[in-house]
Amino acid sequence: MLFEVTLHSVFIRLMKEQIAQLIASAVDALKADGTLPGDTQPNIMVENTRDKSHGDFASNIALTLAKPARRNPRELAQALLAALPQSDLIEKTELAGPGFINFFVTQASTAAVVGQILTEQTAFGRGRAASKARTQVEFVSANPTGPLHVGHGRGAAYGASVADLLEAAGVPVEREYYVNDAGRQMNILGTSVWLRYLEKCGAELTFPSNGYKGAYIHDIAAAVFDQHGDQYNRDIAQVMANIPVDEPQGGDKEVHIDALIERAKALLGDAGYGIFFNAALDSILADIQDDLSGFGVNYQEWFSERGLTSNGDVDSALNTLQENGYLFEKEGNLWFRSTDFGDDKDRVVRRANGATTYFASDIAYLKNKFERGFDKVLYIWGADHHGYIARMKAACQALGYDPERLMVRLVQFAILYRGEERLAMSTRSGSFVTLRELRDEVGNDACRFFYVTRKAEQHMDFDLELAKSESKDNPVYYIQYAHARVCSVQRKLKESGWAWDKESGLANLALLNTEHEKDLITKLSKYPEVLTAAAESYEPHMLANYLRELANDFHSYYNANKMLIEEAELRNARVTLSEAARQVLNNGLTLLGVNAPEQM
RNA sequence: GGGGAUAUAGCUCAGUUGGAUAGAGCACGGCCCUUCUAAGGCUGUGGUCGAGGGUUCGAAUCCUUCUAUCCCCGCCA
Repeated sequence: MLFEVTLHSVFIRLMKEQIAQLIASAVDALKADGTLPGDTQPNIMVENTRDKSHGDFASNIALTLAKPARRNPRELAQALLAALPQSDLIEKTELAGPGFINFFVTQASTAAVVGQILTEQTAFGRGRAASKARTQVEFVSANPTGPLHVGHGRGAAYGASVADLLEAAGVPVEREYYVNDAGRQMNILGTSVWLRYLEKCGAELTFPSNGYKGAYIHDIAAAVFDQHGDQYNRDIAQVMANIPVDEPQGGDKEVHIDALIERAKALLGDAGYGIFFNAALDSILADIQDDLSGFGVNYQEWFSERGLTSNGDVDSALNTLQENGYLFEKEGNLWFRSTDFGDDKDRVVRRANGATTYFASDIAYLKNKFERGFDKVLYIWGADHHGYIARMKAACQALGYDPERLMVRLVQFAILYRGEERLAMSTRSGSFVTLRELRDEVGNDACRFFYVTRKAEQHMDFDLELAKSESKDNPVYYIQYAHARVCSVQRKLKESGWAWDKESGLANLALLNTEHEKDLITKLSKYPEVLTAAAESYEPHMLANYLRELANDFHSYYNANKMLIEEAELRNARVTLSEAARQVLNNGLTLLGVNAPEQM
């Protein structure tokens, strides 16, 4: 059961699993001789020790079985130790503390991981997820009304790393971006472009307070003008005739902008209006796609919201809810009784005027995802969306799907600092820092790493100065430097006229006996479980922290032991170990979207 | 008012099946370059794990109450 075949290799079972097997044998033996009740169902836990003096692994099995066995824990541990089968993995065992069993593993059995790494290379540590459920990860999904800002950046880095981790753990993954290309905001956007276009044509007007004021709107308007000339120009008096006044003039800004949208549609016709709407959408979406792709964030699918309404998915989803008996009418509106599933209040899905709500699209989109065959759908949202979880879970159940199949991870916003200075981030004034600006200033590697170095639900401080610094203070450079150092050793090795003899190195791993060497080997052996745990819990920060520790162990080793030495066997063993470290650093960095440079 | 998140060293944060003496980086002391990149290493100081109660062999971790900070609570998108 624990053996799984991949293209590259048969998995070597983790040391932990093998030790658990030994304990299971001992428990069986004690059941057979009556020390333990025959119906004992042991939950065998083997954990990594925190303190090296406690050996490599420890089990609390005697503590958990003491009660059913009616035995003193230490006494029981002693009996288990006596019943433990012989194994050449184990150097020695100890009974410790209140009844822990500590396992000290032989150097040879741990060092075997070095050969495994060099054989499996990029496949090392992969494919161990317990569940291989086909999973869709939807993330970023920012409205295409403007460039991505630094808040989206964290969702992008987090989502991409989670997806890559899942894939590495052997879970089939698809990455998707939901393009909100329908709805009022998009109409405001299209109309904003048209108004700028009118200005370009020479009109003088007061731009609506609720319109999109960014510089990119002018650019899009200019592009339309270049392509179509002034054929969509309209007399400004005609445009503004009977439009309710804007907020600064004492009116309502929403009413004002809605009237302008209707006027644009009326004066331009569907085709003409579509020119502006699509110019805005295409331009901004292309910009977002370029931005993300430059950030190393790639999708299998860009899913259009407009498609949902045009192909009847929204109606179909509402019909399903109707058939299942969860819709009702009140005051002309159609409601979804989400309170049946624990939501705070019921939700409108279709307004009295016939327009379906945004939530109705979300329900249709969810149904669509399941109909495409995904076993699990993972949503990555900004923390401000946590209120949507209850209604989406409710919709999931009302549609007849197990709510466990819908998962949401919330990402807190990052606060940018430049040294001590906190950077203001006002969306209102349009002066927010864009993701592209951040990437340009800090670089993709530092951005990707910094964003995922903290737990997603943690508020985080992102210090630009630290991210840019090229010193050990900066964890990205610190880890990359460890990788580059190994490459440098290889270069020096060649210059010295020695060749790296891998076979000799593998044959002489037993020579790697210093504390630093043993620590580094042990750390390398943990990579598969770190990768798997990080993937299964959707927590890439676990990998980021691991890489920091691995780099630290390597730097310590490098500093304490010279590799390019006359003694060929030890030289080869050391170079072999550092190559294994390089491979794992490379694998891990790649999963986080960070480059592993050969030279700094 | 209701709901959620967060609270661990001076600062930023780990601590993921409840385990033994709570860790890392930064900052602040001390030390290590005739040595493969010192872009590095070693080492010291530093803690009432927000507060109180509970669960048990054992709690930073689970339950409960409270406090502080942030976020959400529209027929918006």
